[in-house]
Amino acid sequence: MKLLFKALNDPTRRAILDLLKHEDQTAGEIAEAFDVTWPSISHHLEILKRADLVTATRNGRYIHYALNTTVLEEAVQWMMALINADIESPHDDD
Amino acid sequence: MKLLFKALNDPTRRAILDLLKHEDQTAGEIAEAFDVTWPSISHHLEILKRADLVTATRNGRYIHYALNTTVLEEAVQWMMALINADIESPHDDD
DNA sequence: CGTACATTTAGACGTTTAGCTAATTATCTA
DNA sequence: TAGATAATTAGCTAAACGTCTAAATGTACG
Repeated sequence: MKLLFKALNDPTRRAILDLLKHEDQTAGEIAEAFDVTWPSISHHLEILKRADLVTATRNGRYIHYALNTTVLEEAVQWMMALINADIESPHDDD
Repeated sequence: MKLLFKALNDPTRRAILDLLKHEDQTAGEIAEAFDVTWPSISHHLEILKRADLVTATRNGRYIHYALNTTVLEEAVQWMMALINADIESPHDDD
């Protein structure tokens, strides 16, 4: 969870995930979609990779990045536990 | 989403949310549950408050903190969109 | 083999962050 | 109103972060 939330705590990285939602992209395609340098994107991709949010596979000269959502499910479950506990005992107001 | 993910990107703050899952707590109760100083916890609570993850209500000398999950639902939805898009078109592997 | 292309690594720089101690504010009660 | 208690604010420091430029790596192809 530590690496996951760290990875999600950046607008560019969240946008990269959105970009990979429907189609895998090469590092270059991702880099061109943003207004930062390639090395910056490369660094973001490294952080996403460490958090297991994306996978990278080399294909000749290109490296294709793909979304990996398994670790996201864990985060959703943690949040749902907070939400559900709250619904079950909705403060002492009533 | 910016403030939300920022708030979630800290183990102590996530633990505070877990602590508030079933029962509201005063700032003091929260502070005593952790091995950091009161000012540090106060700072964490401020960040959680800004992210709208908790609400604070003064009751005499005490300030009671309660979980607010509405903003969490938004994050869950964003993650579910990523997960579902991935299920619908699960890479080009097949 | 050497050049071009895709991407990453290295190193520097300014900003943000989490933690601390000390001081301050707010509230209750004797 | 003075003192005690609950909690925050202020100011500091060390570490982590995001971004940049420059250099390096890996791969393809004439």
